[in-house]
Amino acid sequence: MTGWAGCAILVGKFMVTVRFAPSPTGYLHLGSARTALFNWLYARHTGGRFLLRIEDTDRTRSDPKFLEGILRDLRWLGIDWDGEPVYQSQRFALYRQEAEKLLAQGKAYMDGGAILFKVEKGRTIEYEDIVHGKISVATDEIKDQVLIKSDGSPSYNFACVVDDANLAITHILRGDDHISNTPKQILFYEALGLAPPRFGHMPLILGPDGSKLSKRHGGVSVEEYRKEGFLPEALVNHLILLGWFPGEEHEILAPEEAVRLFDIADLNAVQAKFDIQKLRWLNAEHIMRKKTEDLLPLIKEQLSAAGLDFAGLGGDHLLKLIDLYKVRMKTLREFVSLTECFFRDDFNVEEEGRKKYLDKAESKENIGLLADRLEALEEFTAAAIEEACRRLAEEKGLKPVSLIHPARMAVSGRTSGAGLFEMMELLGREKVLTRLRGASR
RNA sequence: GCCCCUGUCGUCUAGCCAGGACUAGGACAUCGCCCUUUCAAGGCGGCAACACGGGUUCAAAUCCCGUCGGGGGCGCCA
Repeated sequence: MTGWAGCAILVGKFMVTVRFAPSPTGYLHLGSARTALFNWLYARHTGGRFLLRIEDTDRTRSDPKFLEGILRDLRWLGIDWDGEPVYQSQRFALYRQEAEKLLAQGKAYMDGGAILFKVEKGRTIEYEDIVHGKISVATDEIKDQVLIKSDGSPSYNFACVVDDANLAITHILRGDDHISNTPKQILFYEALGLAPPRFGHMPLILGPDGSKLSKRHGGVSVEEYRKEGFLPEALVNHLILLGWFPGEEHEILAPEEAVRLFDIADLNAVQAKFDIQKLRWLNAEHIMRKKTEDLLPLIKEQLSAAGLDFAGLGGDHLLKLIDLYKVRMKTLREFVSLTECFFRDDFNVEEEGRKKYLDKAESKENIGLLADRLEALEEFTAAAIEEACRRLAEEKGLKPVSLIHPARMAVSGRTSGAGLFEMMELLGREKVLTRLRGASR
């Protein structure tokens, strides 16, 4: 044992130590993200440690590129880890050493160059699962287990046990898909003379149709949701709600609140379906709650990704625009289509709205009259525009809406959106007049 | 096939462990109303569930058994 690991064991006696152990063979999946999240919440809630272990024993499938992506996505989610990650690929000697101990004790045997663990039949392995309660399995169901493969690399279950013990892990929270690995691992702890940690198996996330969450259900990687314009706090919030209930007053949670309220004992035992609708709602709620200046860089990313030029707009201008639309978007990406008319003159025009509000001669005439009034305005502010608009309506004996609706169409190409007068102020007199005049002809 | 986990509104769930206060509560979605220049946001209201069948009990969503359904596992993958 190294000095560091010895120290870890000491600390482990007093402190919760959990880990997330991704395998760098792909992107960070929503299910893995949730596993990482709950481990992290537990560590932060208890003041314990959250470690990262990279399970890169399969050298042909592992790729540093995947690892980079996983670490980036974890950081994006706000999940930070303690110390440096541990790489299993660098610890083969340790696994072999432990396996040879078992070999020497007659608990394991050689077979075709591999070291196999002998499973004693006729026993029942029982343990108290944190989320499921008592789970028991007959050893008759378990065949002899590979410890070290013939190529010298450790098997998943064995490396896992050696490392969890070595890192002094106190609680293992992982997906239900590991339930059947646990009795095997308990057998290893026993054979090595080690006390097993506490285990908790969380139900897997399912797709909307109840089958395994997969690509055909849409996004399954954290990265896709990031690009789509979801806030990390919203994704975290939804992942949390899929398996843990913070209480009716606490459905919309900031990560700090989640850390404060989280209790491992409340983890749900039932598999949940991923609900994109609820995620979208949560995202909208988190966007509304976020300070506009904090939204600014994120919105800029979306605009750049859409190839829109916002350099001409003053920073203040963009802030006002975000203010106008932050209660209207479900994702950051939606901002782009919602505000198209602010960034280009050849914006899309809704066909229905055109027929209803722009094609009529009366509308054209009214739009023209409104343009005249706005041109004469001293100050081009929302308040002044509104006053002019309402006065014109009154003088003409019209309802204000018969002016407002066509004007909104002329100016934005949409029947929905922010308040017309605020939009006009932000657009500026020149563009507003051009568009109104264009529609009045 | 064998083993393991799991079943409350369409979805996420509260209630279950310690049976009665449950006419089963909340949230998302949906529908309607209010507010309103539209759309959102916000407010108010509607629809909607204890998988099924047996027990135990004065009393079952809650305890027990079975059936059915869903998921996972049974690799020298992780």
